[in-house]
Amino acid sequence: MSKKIVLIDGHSILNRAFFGIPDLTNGEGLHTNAVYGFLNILFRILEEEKPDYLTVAFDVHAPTFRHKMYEAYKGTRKPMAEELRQQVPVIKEVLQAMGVVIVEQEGYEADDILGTLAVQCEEEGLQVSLVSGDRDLLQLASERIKIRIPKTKRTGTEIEDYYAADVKEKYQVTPKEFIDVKALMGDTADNIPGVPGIGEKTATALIVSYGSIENAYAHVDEIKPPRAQNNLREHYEQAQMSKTLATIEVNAPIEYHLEEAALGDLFTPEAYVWLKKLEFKNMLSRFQVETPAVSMEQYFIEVTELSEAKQVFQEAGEAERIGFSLLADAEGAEPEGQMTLDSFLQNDREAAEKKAEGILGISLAFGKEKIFYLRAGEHMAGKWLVEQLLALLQKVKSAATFDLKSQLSWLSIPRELRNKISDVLISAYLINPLKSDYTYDDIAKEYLDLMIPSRIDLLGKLPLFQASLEKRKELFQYGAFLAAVPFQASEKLEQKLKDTGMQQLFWEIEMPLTYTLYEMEQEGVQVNGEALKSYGENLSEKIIELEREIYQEAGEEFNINSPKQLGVILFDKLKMPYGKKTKTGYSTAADVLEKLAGDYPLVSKILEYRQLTKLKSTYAEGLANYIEEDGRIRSTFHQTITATGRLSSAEPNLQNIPIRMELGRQIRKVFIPREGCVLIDADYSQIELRVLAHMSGDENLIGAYRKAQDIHRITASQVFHVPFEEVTSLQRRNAKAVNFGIVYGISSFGLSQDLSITKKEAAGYIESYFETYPGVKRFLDQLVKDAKEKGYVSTIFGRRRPVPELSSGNFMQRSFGERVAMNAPIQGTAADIIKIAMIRVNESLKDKGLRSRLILQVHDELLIEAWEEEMEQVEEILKQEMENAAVLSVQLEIDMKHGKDWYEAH
DNA sequence: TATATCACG
DNA sequence: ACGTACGTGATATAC
Repeated sequence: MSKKIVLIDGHSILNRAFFGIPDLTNGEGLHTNAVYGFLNILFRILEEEKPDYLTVAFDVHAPTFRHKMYEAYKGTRKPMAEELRQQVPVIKEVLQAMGVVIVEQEGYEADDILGTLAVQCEEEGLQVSLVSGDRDLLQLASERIKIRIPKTKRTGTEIEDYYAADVKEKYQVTPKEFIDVKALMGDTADNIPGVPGIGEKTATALIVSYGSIENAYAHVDEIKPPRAQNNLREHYEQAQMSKTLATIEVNAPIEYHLEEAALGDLFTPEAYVWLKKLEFKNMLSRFQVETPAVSMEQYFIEVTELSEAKQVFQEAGEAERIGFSLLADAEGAEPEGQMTLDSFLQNDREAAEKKAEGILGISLAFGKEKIFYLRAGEHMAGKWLVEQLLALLQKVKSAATFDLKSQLSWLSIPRELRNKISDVLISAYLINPLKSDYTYDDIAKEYLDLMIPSRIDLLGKLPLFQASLEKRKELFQYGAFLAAVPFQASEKLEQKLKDTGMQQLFWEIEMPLTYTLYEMEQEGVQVNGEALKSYGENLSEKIIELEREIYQEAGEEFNINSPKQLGVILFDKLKMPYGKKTKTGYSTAADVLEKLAGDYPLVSKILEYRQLTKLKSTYAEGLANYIEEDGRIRSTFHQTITATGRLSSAEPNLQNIPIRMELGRQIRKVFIPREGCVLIDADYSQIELRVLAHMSGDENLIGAYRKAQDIHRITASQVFHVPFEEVTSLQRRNAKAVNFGIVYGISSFGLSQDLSITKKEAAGYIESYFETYPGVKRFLDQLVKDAKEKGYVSTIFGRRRPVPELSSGNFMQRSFGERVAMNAPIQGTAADIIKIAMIRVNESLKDKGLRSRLILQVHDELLIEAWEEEMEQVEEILKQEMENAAVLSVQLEIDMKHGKDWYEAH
């Protein structure tokens, strides 16, 4: 059996993948779709062919795709899309990491390289598979050279294969003759002039009859359509020149050694790093399970003896900087059995001991070769380890960890130590807030160029406690990484924070906030479980009744919660006019159904049904599942999720408890204060608009805030040129929508949707808004302009949000980028401000010795559980700290209420 | 696991 | 002409 080689036309396949696969980006905002598609095609071909050799050819210069343009772009000479250009070096790096030979030669196109290699390999007796998106290469097909053209279809990639005979069958000419056909018909994309008036049909006919341009010219008198005859006669020289241009060089002087192209294992550690960086998760499964060898683990030392541990702590005490982490079993922290009020108020010593039970170990890193995991056990109590760690933190100059908030349950850090402890999770987030998750292995990869096993690699999905029994060695390594990575990466990260002007943001806002959030999470909020239950039961009754009516009016039973089935009933069976369509069928979204509700009572019932089932499943039942033994619900506040700097709340989300509709709002009555307390709710009044007024410096908008309470009314008055007192409620509503729109990165379309008016009318509103507040217009334009230059936007406090979409060639993506550039500084600054307020409110409560505590944050709103006797003081603190969290050119104002439940308080 | 929908700011 | 408001998280269904 002869050996086999696969040759790949790099740019052409990359280009095909780029246009065939929807845009993808990784967490860093790097476009990856073309690389992804390329690799998929590569893997597929290699699996099919199992070749002995592999080589990829690229053009040296690829500033435009003049040559290998895709049909839609034929002849346009557009510069290569930015998203694609970015990916050219990436695919080369990935291929190199896989050990694939890449051939590029100055002065020769990929075609010529491929032609030359194909012919050479054929002569040496190899089977050649030449993979390209470009039909020009068909001229190279022979009995041993197969041209493979992948086509990306919706059903997957199909590959057309052409040996010489297949070319003949499909195009009626041999591969050699194919050159002549192309030369006659010309190709604008390839700058081949051809012969005027001769297209594909005539060209093929001529070559079928005469075999070549030269022979056709020799019989030029016989040529049938007289027009073609004349044209060929007059443009014979041009035809010959076209033939030269269309012919792929097969004798280019290329330095190439077949042995080097021998196909080895593509799945190298380097390739793994790349694919992980690109976030091609499904491709990672192609790698051997064991993770690539690295050097870091070599230095890991597990310590179980007290005497050794003492030595480690002593040695660590001499270091300036350490990395540390505390590993504990999260379940161990859960209170066991019924928590009574008594046990709740018991002294914390017992609580601390209970907590200490969950501690599995502590890891420390203070040098390249000084990485330790101190395992708690018979010889070493968790409590002792924590004491030692705290004493160590006292001594060192600075310390770094990963995900501090998750450790604070066991490691209570005194205030005076806080200013030297940094969390690399938070710094990595500030540096790039676009990623969906931050893991220690990601941080090692990005900032240390180290490939280390992830938690999943080491422990799978085992809870830590179980891992401590079943996977001791892996747990030890996991722990060690959690100290080693922060130790090694923190300096680099902090330097980066300095370079990007986010040092203050990090140390004065984000790090202190971590402690505040932890305390809030611990407090939780009390919920009246019985009231919640009867709320749910009340909903159930209404739902059953509605369900019955809906089935009756629809004439059959179906799953109302299935948009698919609902679409069939409404739009196929009952022939209602459908509005939008989604990619899977009819849209049954609320805004579509609302347009039908007036004409069809059934639709109103469905809308109501949706509302009720939402309340029942997400809130009544959903929240009930989270009530703990002490009657409280504890949400997690995530500090590293949003792109803008806001917090997010999850498990359960307490930032989206209903309020807009009365029925939903009722659920707030189950959120209650503990005995002896009230809830105090304070929310900023239009904080984002005030931030906009300040940031834009628009005098009219600032003035509007200084003189009027009702900003929407004054906006309406100014925008619609009517006296303040005569503003109609419709005008006010419209002005309010415009105000919101401005903050979201206004578009006339979006506003028209919101107000159910035409795009033209919406555009009119926006125009008069900008006439009224020209400073706002200038400010927003400047934001977009700056963002395009710098690639990111910033808040007043220096928080950055990268906006990679602005460099997109895609109109939709770019427009999105523009809106983001307008919105993020405003939303982000508001987020910064309330974070400052939270820290100060929390500190102030404690400084003043009050027992009242912050329990929730809802973006522009803080909720405090306040002891009745402290109410006045707490209200004073809230007002002071919130309104003075930032000094803007307009006053920050809050609305504040208190009550015996959240319904009353807000 | 992805999609559609809907709750909040 | 392109087809949208910005930022989240939870649920149910369908694949």
